Amino acid sequence: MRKNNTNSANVEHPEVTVDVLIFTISDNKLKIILTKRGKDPFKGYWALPGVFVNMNESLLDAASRALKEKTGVEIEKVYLEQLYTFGELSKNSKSRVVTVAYFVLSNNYKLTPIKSPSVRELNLFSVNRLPELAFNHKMIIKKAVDRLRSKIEYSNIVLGLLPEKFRLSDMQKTYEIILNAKLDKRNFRKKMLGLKLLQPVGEKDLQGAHRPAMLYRFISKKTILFD
Amino acid sequence: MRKNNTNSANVEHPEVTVDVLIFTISDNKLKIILTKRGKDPFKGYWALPGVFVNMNESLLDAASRALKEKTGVEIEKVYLEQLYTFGELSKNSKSRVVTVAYFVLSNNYKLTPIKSPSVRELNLFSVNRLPELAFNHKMIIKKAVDRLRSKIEYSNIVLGLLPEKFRLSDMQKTYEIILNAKLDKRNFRKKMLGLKLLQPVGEKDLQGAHRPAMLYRFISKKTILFD
DNA sequence: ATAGTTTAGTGTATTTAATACACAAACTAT
DNA sequence: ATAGTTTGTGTATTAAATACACTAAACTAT
Repeated sequence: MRKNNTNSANVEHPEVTVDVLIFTISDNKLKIILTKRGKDPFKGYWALPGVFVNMNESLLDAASRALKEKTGVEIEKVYLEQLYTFGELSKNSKSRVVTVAYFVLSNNYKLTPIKSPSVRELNLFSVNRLPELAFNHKMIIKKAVDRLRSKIEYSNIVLGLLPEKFRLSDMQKTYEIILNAKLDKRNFRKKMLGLKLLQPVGEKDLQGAHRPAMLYRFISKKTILFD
Repeated sequence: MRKNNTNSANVEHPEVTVDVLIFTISDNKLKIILTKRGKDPFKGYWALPGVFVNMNESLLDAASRALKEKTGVEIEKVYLEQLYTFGELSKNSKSRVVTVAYFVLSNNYKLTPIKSPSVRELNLFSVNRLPELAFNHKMIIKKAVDRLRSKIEYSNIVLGLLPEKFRLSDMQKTYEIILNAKLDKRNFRKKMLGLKLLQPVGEKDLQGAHRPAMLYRFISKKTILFD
């Protein structure tokens, strides 16, 4: 965003990449999409999907492109937030790269068509059982999970992980998975309904051999911070 | 932090800069250091001090260098936190720059020797009365002030703005300036002392024609988040 | 149809935290 | 000694968070 002294156009400078951390809930776990690297450094290791930022695209464009090219997910359909920018000198390669990390929340069914020709190998991993990772990606994921864990407490971003219509018990379960804690049903419902962010869809969920549940949706999908 | 397909070493890519937002309290106002630009684009406008990131330095190194070169402030003496990374395509210049913004909290007396040969013009501005600014710097400052305002509520970062020893009324005043609100003295003191982050220095401040105040210091300068 | 199983849905009492509020104490300047 | 100024302190009220247990509604197996 600025132009300054001390740098003429052809001095060498760092390259910029964007990595995306795509979170979803699946199998009652918080999971993240990783790709297997095809070349050195860290050939064969799992890593966050990422792309180099081109001259003619914004960081957000690049994040969107990474998402689309790697998973087929459209950016309008998910929650996307800039996490942090990493620019340490790398010990493992001569290349000098500044990486802007974005994290994405998507519900699992939007994510399922993960097949794309441009990608070699792609998998969902529980954030609690990660394989050995390339670069500093383990640390990046930890940072993202921490952010998610704290932000879910004072915002409505959980909606990124839920389907359009959901039961309050689905929502509670999502909180419990992310916070890694059991929550009290009555207090949870009182709190969530008290925020006035949800409205009943007017349908019941008739699945399972038990009393059917009301379905709810978020009144607005705009990100809201409370407290 | 990563190396990937689709980019060979000599494809053109964006440059990276670091801008620093140096905040201090002076004259009972929250102020920020700006420099006057000497060349286009935005020649003559006020802007955040910044530097290009070199191949052989980390982002933090670059932020530290920007601080030192522009203000003589050493990084160990201040609170420094990454704010956000801006990478929109610029409307005002052909250059393509990704800017990582850091914000710094310093107490005013550490900041006073602002003279440095490498800098043309440097000034402190109240964040409420900013001049016309270059690039998107007005928006960046707003974002930083928002962050400061919210973070001061759940962390001890206010210590960056205070001297080593201070009166509780100094601390309260700092909160009031940043939050732009009057606070209740008894409740403020109860809260702050209840956090157990402060200890009395054991000296009194004998200034002014009134009862002298106890001086306090932070037990630890490590950043602490509460709530 | 009845009993058994499972999840949905609901209210109150208790504890903790946030707020509102006023006066005496200690110093200086005159 | 008096006036002026800032420091330092406690309690009552309100709001928010927590702890906790039973009935309702569906399905299944008999």
